Amino acid sequence: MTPTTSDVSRFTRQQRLTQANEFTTVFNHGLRLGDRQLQLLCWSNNRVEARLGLVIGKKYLRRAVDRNRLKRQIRESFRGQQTRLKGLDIVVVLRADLAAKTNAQLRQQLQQGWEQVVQRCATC
RNA sequence: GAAGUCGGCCAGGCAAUCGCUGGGGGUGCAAACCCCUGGAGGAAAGUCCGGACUCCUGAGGGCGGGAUGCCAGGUAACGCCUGGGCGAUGUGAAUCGACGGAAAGUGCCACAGAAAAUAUACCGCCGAUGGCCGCAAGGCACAGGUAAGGGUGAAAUGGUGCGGUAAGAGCGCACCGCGUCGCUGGCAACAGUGGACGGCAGGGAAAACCCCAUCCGGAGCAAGGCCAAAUAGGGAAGCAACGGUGCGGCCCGCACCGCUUCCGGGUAGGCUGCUUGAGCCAGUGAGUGAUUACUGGCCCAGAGGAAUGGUUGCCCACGACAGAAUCCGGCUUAUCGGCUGACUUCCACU
RNA sequence: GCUCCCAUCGUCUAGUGGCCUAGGACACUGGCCUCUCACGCCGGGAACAGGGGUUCGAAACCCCUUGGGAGCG
Repeated sequence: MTPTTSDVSRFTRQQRLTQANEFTTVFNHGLRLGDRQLQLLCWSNNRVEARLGLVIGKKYLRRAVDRNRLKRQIRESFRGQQTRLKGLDIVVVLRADLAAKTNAQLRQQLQQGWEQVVQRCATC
C-alpha cells in the first residue's frame, strides 16, 4: 500500500489518549522520565502505534496562547519521532513555566526527552 | 506647513512543503484513503450589565431584596447608544460628569469652637431707655440690646453700597444673587423675562438609612434531552396522614416522602443541544442622529484532554495585545503600529 | 465553561467613616538578667493588594484592575 509511507508523519485521533482511565493507568504504572520542566510518563500499550497525552495546567502557563503553543510544539515533535516510540503510551506533564522559551529551544528539549524514552524503554 | 480633537477601517503579505479538523463528493464490505472547499478576535479576555434558549409548574399573589436615576428618542433588552439640557475643563475642535429628592421622616458631622442646626453668644460693640452721681458735658454699675468685627472649624444662616441706630441688624432702599407665581420659546429637561410677589424661607452628606419613579421569579449548556456497562441507590399505581424536604430569602401556593402491590429505571461512557443568526454586504427611502423600512445578493469556525499548526525562502512598515467552547447586544480592561475622513488653532503665501 | 468568595506587619488575626501615626499573639531584633542557653523583664522595626471616586476626613462606602481560593461532571 502506497499510503503507508505517509503514515510515518501522521498524527491522527487514534494516536491520542482520550479517556480518563487511559490517563490513570499511565499515571499509576508508567515509567517517570524527563527533566524538571517537562515530565514524561511511559507505559506499554500493546498496540502498534505510539500514543500521546498532554497535561498542560493553567498553574504554570496562565495564558491560553502559551499553552496552545506548547501543546502544538509537543505534538509536532512527537509526530516526527513516533516511529521510534512504537507501542508506548506517553503522557507529557508540564512542571514549570516555559513561556520564555522559543520554539527551537522547546524542540531541542523535547528531542532530548524522546531520546531518553527510547533508551530506557528499549528493553521493556 | 505645524500642533491637536473626534470618528471609521486593517491587524504582516506571497510561495513551497509536511500535518490537524468541519462540510461536500468519490473509491471501498468495512477500516481507511483521495479530491474540492471552510477553519480565532477586535478585543475571542474580565464575567460587569442586558437578552435569546432550556429546566424548575404554564412563573401566579404578597412581603422582603436588588438595580437604575436631568429630558427625549433608539432597541428584543440594557446600567448601552444617539440627540438635547445643565455643570466643569480647554483659545478652540471637543472632552468629562452615580446629574431625582435634604421645607416626608430618622440618624451622623471627631478635634476645635459660644454655637454643628430647635440655634446660640466666648472675646467684643453699645449701654439710647430705666437706676445712681453731677449745674452741665459726662461718668459708674446692673438690667438689657446686638451679631458689624475677632477667634474655631472642612463647613457658621446671601454680597456691595447708602440710609438708619446708643450700637447694630434685610430694619429700610438701590443694584446683584435666590425662591415662588405668571408670561414667552421648547414634546420635555430647561432657558429667557425692563412682569408680579417674597426679605431670603435657612450648612453638609442620600457612594447613611430612606422617600419618589421605573424595572426585575429562580437557576444556568457542567442548562436540558436521548441511548446505555459495572452495581442496587430507582420508577408507576393504590392507601394513610403528620411533620420534614425541595423551588429562590420568607409566607400563600405547588411538588416530593412512609407502607403495600407491580415492574423496570439509572452512574462511567457515548450521542444530542452545536451553530442560519435581533446575521453580513450593497443600493434606495425615512430620520440631525442612534436606528429603521424595502429590494437584491451571500453562508462566514464548530473543536471535544480540545483542530486552525511546523519548517523553509523572498518582500516590507520587522509584526503589539492576545486563542472561540451555547449564541447574540453592550460596557470595561490590554494593545506595536498603519491607512483614511471630518473639524479646530497657529504660521506663511496667493 | 458557569457560579461564587476572599485580600490588613514574615505568619495568624482585631478593627461597624474620626479614639488609627492601625491593636494583639507568635516570629525577628537590641538591651537587662545568667558562667552560658532557655525562661523572664524593658524597648525597637515591620502591614491596610493596586488605581480612581464619594466625603472636611476612607483600612472601612462605590467602581475598575490584579492576585489567591471554593463549588458545579
